[in-house]
Formats: sequence, C-alpha cells, structure tokens
Amino acid sequence: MAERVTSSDVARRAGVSQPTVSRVFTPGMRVSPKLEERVKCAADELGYRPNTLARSLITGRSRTIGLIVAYLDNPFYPEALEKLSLALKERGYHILVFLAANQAEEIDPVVEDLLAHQVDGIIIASVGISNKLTERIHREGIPLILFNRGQDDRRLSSVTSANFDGGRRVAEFLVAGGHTRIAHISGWQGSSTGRDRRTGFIAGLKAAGADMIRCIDSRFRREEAMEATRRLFSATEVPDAIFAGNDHMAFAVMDTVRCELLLRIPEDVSIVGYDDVSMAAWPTYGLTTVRQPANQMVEKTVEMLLARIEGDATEPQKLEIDGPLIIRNSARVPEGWT
Amino acid sequence: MAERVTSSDVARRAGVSQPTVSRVFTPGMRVSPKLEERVKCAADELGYRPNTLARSLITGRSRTIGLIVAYLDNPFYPEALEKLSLALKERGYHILVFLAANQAEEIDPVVEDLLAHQVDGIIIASVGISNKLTERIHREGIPLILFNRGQDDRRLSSVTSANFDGGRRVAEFLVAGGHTRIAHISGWQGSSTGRDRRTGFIAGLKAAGADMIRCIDSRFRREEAMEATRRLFSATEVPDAIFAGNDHMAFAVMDTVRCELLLRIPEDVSIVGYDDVSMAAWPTYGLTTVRQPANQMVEKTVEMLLARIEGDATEPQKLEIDGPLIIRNSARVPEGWT
DNA sequence: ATTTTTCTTGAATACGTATTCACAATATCA
DNA sequence: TGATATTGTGAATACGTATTCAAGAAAAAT
Repeated sequence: MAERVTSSDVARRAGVSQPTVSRVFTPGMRVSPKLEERVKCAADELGYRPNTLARSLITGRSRTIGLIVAYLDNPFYPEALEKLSLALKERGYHILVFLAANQAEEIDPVVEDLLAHQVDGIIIASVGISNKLTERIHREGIPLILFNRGQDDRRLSSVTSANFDGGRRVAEFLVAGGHTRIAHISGWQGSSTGRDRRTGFIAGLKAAGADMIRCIDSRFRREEAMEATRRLFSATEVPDAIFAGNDHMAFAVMDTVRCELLLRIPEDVSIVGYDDVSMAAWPTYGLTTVRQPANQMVEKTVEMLLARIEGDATEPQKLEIDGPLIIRNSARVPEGWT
Repeated sequence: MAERVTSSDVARRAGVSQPTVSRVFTPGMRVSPKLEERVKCAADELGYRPNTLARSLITGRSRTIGLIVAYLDNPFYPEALEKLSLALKERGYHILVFLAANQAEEIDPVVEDLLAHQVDGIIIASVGISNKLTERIHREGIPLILFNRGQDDRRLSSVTSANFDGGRRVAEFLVAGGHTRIAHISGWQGSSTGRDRRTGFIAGLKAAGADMIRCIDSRFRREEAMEATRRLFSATEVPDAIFAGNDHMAFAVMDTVRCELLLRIPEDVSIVGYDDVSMAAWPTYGLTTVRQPANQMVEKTVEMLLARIEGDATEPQKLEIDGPLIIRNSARVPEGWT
C-alpha cells in the first residue's frame, strides 16, 4: 500500500536516467535547466522525495545529531533543547533525542545506539560518559560535546558557564549583603557543574573571611532541596542566606521557606539560584541568580560541533562562558552594589 | 580515520559468510551456537555494530518515530515528551524531534522532512496539519497521531483529554462555589483544545443558569494571559473567578493577580487551570485544575501508533480520556463539594 | 574547418545490510 | 540402511541513492 516512489520512477517518467534525477536533488550539482525542469515536474507529480537513508548510506553522513539529555523537569533543559534544535535546524541538521530519565541510568548503551544510527555528532547535556566509550568515540572520530557538564578527560570537548566564578560571585554578593549565617544547597557533587559552583562559592567566602554554616548536597532535585531546607531550619543555628545550586532547587527552597516555614524573602532569609531560567523572572519568585548564557552556550556548542564535523578536525576544547549575576528581589542587595 | 567496521569484516575474521553475521544480529534468526559464539566474539573484538541505516533501507522500517512539538515553555510538553520517549524506547523505537518553534510556523515542510527520513510513524503534539499533507500521508499509509489536539478530518487519529467535559466541570465547580462574575482566559481558539474547553465551560455555565462576564483569547501565551488579566481588572465589573485555558496561563494570571494587583487568591478571586502539570502542586501555586492524564494519553498514543505500524491497519480513531478536577487552594471550594 | 576545451548525461558500481534460494549436513523415521 | 524431513549455511541479489568514468554534444579557440 505504501508504494514508494524512487528516483528511478521519476527518471522513467521524465525520460532521463536515475543519476540525473539524483543530481537535480543534490545541491551543488549542475544540470541543464531544461532537464531540471522536467525532472522537478515529474517529481512533483509523483510526490517524490529523496530517501534520506539511502543517501546517508552512500555519503556516510546522516546530517543527524544525537542529543542526550536528563533533568527535563529543570526548565533550563527544555529551553536549551529548543535553542539547540533551532540552531541545528538552521544548519540543516536533525536531532535524535534520547532522554536519560534517571541520573543513575547508564548512558553507554544509549550512545552505542546513537553510533549505530550513524549520527554525525553527539551532544550530551548534563550527564557524564565512561572512559571506555570516550576511547571508542575518539577512535571512531565522531565529534562529541558535553553541554553544561565538564569532565576531566583531554579528549572531551565541553561547553559550560564559568561555574566557579559564578559561585564566587554569589559568595561576594551575600557577604557584602551582611549575611553571617550562609548555607549552601549544592547541586550533585558527582557533577562538575555542582562541584565547581560549590568550590567557587567556598573560595569566595574564604576570600571574604566568611564561612558556610552548612552545606547539603541535594543533587539538583526538588524534593531533596525541600527536605534540605527543612533540615537547615530545624537546626539551632538558622541560615540568613541560602545559595542553591540551580534555579530549579532555588524555587523549591523558596516554596518551602515561604509556605511551610512562613518566613519572608528576603527579609528573613536571602535566596540565590543559578541558571536564570525564564521562571526566575516571574514576579512570584523574582529570583536573584547567576545567568547561564544559554544562547551563547548553544551557539558555541553547535559551532564547535559542526566545525569538527564539516571542517578540519579541531582539537577538543573546554569552553567556559561567563555569566552575570542577575539581581532581583529574593536576596538582600548590599548598599551601593553596582 | 573513521574506519567503519562492517558485517563483512566480522565475517572474514570469524571465518563465516556475511549473511551469517547478519543472522546473528537479527533477532529471531537461528544460527548454530558454535558459530554464534565465534561471530559475537569477532564482533566484540572489532567493535562492530550493525549499521541501522543499511538495515532500515532493506527492511523498509527505521524504528524511528517523528515527533513534532511546540510550546516547550509550557511544562506539560516536556513532561509529555519525557513520557513518550520512555514509552517508545521500551518498545525499541527512537525519536526524531522537531520543534515547531512558533505557532505560525508551517509544519508541512517539517513533516515532509520526516517522511524523507523514512520514519515509521509521526506524532504531532499541539499543532495542526494541512489537508494536503493529510491526504498525502494517508496515501502513503504512514501512521500519524495528533497528541493533545483534535482536527476535524475522518482520516486523522488523535488522543486528547475530554476537554469539553473538563471545561463544563470547571463551570459547575465555580458556580457551586457561589461565584457570580466569572471570566475566562481561553486557550487559542484556533485549536480544538482551546475551543472545546471554552465551549464546555460556556455550556456548563449555561446549564447552571450562569454566564461569563468576559472571555479573552490569550492563545496559551504567558504574556498575553498577563495582559488579559490586567484588562479584566481594569474594567468596571471585576471578576471573582477566572478560568484559564491551561496551567501555564493560570500561573501567569496568579502572578499578576498577586504581585501586580495585590489581591488574594482565593479570597478575592478564584483561579482554575487546566493540565495539572507538576508545578500546579507546588505550594506557592496550589492550583485547582483539571488533570490531563498524561500517562494514559501517552500510553494510548503509543499503543495506537504501534498498532498501526506493526499490526493490521486499524481505523483512525479519536480518543478522549477523562480527567478529574484536582482541588487545591487557588479556588474557593463549595460547601460539601465531593 | 578543425582542434581543443567545457559542459551534460548515462552506464556501471558502491554503500552495508536483509533476504530469497539452493545446497550440504545432520537428524528422523521406516 | 535408505529415504525423508529438518536445519544450518553461503552465493547471489535487492534496497534507493551518490559517485566515478567514459562518451557525446556543444562551445570556444585556433
């Protein structure tokens, strides 16, 4: 019933050879205007479209990028996904999406799957990859980029924001605001992103002669962040400022602080997040947060990826993009802060 | 550099023929245990994986589903995407994702693109499709399902929630709650989802002898919903209840009502949404809303799709799944409401 | 007008796998 | 044991396109 129409069918109807049809549909190939018109006409009548699979089999490139992403409940990733999809579409690439549902899930088989699909490149957002697979991918020469996640391997490229600096800047901001009992609800310490923000934060506090009263790893999870908040406030020494490892957790903290503990923000406690997802600007939250410049991050990711796919094999590189602290109403603003 | 390893390479090394290698990697084909072991061993040593493209070219099925989705800023869709991806992965299918960034965008070329990629089926979430393309897809016999969106065409299958009933139920709930100045900020009236909820709502009001004081189409957009809210409250007759066409807009309404207009919810005005995204349960919002049973919707979508792909061609059908009204704190609860 | 060059086109082939088909080898039965 | 049924395997081919390669037509140069 699904009677496929092939280039040969078109050729027959247009009275030309199959290669001619192929040339008509291959950008950059020259065909005489007369034949081109005849072929296009016949193709339209038959409803012909080149079979991408067969084309990819020949050329060795599928114009498809594999994307692995987790944490879709954190709005940063849908936003990034949207931008990535758009940027790649503009350049004629498609996206094969895999969701690494839970953190613990092994992504190696997923990557194997992508390789079997002959993707031209791979973007991995917010998850890590095993050494064995890194080796394999490196050998096969297929470009891979870690998005919003670094990994200590010379062969891997990554694009992140300047997480250490961001964490440090938050520390300076909170100390300057006169906070004395500062706590941190950190992102997953098994991830570079979570670690860098934390170490940057600690370094910033130390440089200012301050310290944290408490640090709880809530692994970027809402429920854990809520639980951590309760723990923080059930201790004898109650925090007057909390830095959350990302916005997603910061919202959880704010919800808990306001609705369960019935405290005011920022009068009783200041909250700072990380990412600047669009929700952070919603008036209900008005979250002070470090912006991850998603547009630039995506742009650079795509750029690096395509450079390695189409151009000459560039060296792997780790890119860190700086992002500003966006000041809103969830944290006390120091006097005369610029 | 990217030295591909093919089934022939494996065959040579294992001392067998290429078809034998193929059989080893084709489930359901029988090969003697001895050879199977030899082949698997050789394959491992060489790092061989069957080339999905070549395989699909032969079999005519790519085990890939095309997914078109818009409105990724409405958390309902990332949630649905995640569930869809998971359900399809379990059944051995992959997802080729296309984002129809803005509403107005023509999705026809996108579908054409999917067809060229030989997808086995197509899921379109929250967007419509032209008659011409419907005809074409119907002719080619490739299964297509509209998700969370209906369309008046006998040839199209769709899975939605019972939007009319949902709207009606909200009306009954608000009237029973004693509201007398009820307004509706509707979803896009160009979509069945937006229309059905609205007409159901109106029908429910009418049945209860009530009426709307105002209805504004905010096309599922946050900004427009905020603007609509301001308009509602700048009129002489101010609403005491607002039904928003989905949760995404309901949050916008709540933000505006509380932070700009400085009114209390639900004391001054009741707000009801539609979808029951996970955010609706966040204590800050506690949104009373009609649940779209996303799990069931996804399950049914996948089931219908695969039935048409793998099984005998079933007739197109339009499925409506009922969802309950979830009562939280954003709307006054009628006395003795069950 | 003849040679050289450029441009078009078609015949043949390759991409990597799945699938007949025929044949050899083994197992089953009388 | 001989005939038949049953596997298991390899040679050949097909899937739909892109890409040599050689040849023919047209244009440019002599």
